[in-house]
Amino acid sequence: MDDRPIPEATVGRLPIYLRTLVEMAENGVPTVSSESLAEATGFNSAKVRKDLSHLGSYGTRGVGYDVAYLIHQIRRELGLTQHWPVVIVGIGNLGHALANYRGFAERGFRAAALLDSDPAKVGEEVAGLRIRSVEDLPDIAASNEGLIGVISTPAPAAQQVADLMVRVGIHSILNFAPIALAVPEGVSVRKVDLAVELQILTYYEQRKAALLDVKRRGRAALG
Amino acid sequence: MDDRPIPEATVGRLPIYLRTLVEMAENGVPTVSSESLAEATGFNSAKVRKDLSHLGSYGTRGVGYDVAYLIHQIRRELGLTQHWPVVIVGIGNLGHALANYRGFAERGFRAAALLDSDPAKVGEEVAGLRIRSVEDLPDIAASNEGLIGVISTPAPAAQQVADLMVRVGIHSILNFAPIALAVPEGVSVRKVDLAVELQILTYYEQRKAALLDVKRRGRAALG
DNA sequence: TGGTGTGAAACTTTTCACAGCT
DNA sequence: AGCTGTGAAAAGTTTCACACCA
Repeated sequence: MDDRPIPEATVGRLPIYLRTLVEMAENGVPTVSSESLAEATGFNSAKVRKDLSHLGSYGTRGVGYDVAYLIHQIRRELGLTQHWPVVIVGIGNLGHALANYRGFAERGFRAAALLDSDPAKVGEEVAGLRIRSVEDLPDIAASNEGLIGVISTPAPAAQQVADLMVRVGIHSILNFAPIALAVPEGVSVRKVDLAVELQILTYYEQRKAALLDVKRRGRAALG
Repeated sequence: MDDRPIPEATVGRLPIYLRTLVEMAENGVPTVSSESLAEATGFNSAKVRKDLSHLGSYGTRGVGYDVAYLIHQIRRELGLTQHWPVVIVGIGNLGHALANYRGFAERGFRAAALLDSDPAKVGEEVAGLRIRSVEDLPDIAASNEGLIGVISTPAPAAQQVADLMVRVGIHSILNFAPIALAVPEGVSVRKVDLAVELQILTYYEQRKAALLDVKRRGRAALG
């Protein structure tokens, strides 16, 4: 097995290839070319080939890639041969939605626990799980190897939740709170921020509007 | 005004500077150095300076940047001088959470409408808005210049919702469905996929576990 | 003195283009 | 003939390091 790390950009795309390939497998597609995988994922074929080459040489020239085998290799590379336990902290609107998200189980994860600091919420049942107190986190971490932390609290609480997660030995955190978390070396954090995504869209939306404007002016000047 | 496009990587960070700066302004901080802005955002100071230099030269040597002025410039660049209307299609768990997300209004957006194709849901009230039929989208688009579409439907419905959005003139889409949308040139799509983010985390989590393992073996071999 | 603004260097990622295998 | 795998070129991004200015 090759031990060089896979480029970050490629790691970010492997899950997308995986999902597409799983769908193809369900539809009975036996092999796939870089060209058709590119089409289905929205990337281009050179990128697909380069990405897949980091997994090893699993394609057949003149034919393409064996869908089932590629699925297996990507799963292995991403560590998805096991189901990973996830703890969701902060069961507001978003935490609720996350707990009920069916895609979790389908794609290699299981909710190990739902936690909230609000005593009024503790005991309530969501997605078949009883909400527990944040104070239970040490126990939950102790009994779940490789636990992944998801933070869906309001921003002001997020850093202290992250600190607690780090303290109980969690080294992978998915953060939905709109704040930059400070964590020690060796802990991975990924952030999802809905408003940020929308603001990026408005930048390009505005730019398109400005471009159209310039064109209009140009025509007016000519006419 | 400079008309060269800002690098994509920088555009992706501007919203994060903005949020941090707004918080600083609320705390009465008048000026900020690239070093302290770097600390607060988790980037480094060289990156901060390079990013901000794309907006123009708004810093003062020996002092730093005027917080209020910088906020103004970033808002202008991102097109956040106006509030943008957003239509959310697919009011399941996630759509619900999005509709109730307070950060929207705070950061330049307003829900123009909530739509669902399920007649049983139409009429229901969520976040102070009545859920309407997807068939109302043309009307909504016609009366909201610069409307941004948010897709929170299940994957199988997402492409046809996107097609409809494109048809009614929307050119910015935020997609939560785990599928690559095909859209014509000139339409921007950003995708948020919860399971993808978790799968990226597991890659690194696995890598850390493997590294620890190697170290353990190394010690065992030496001992 | 302290901190910006920026060329230049280093690094990463994407794209090209084609040799070589099936 | 068709499609992978990959060096090499191109493009994009980050980091360095320092001139220059308040």
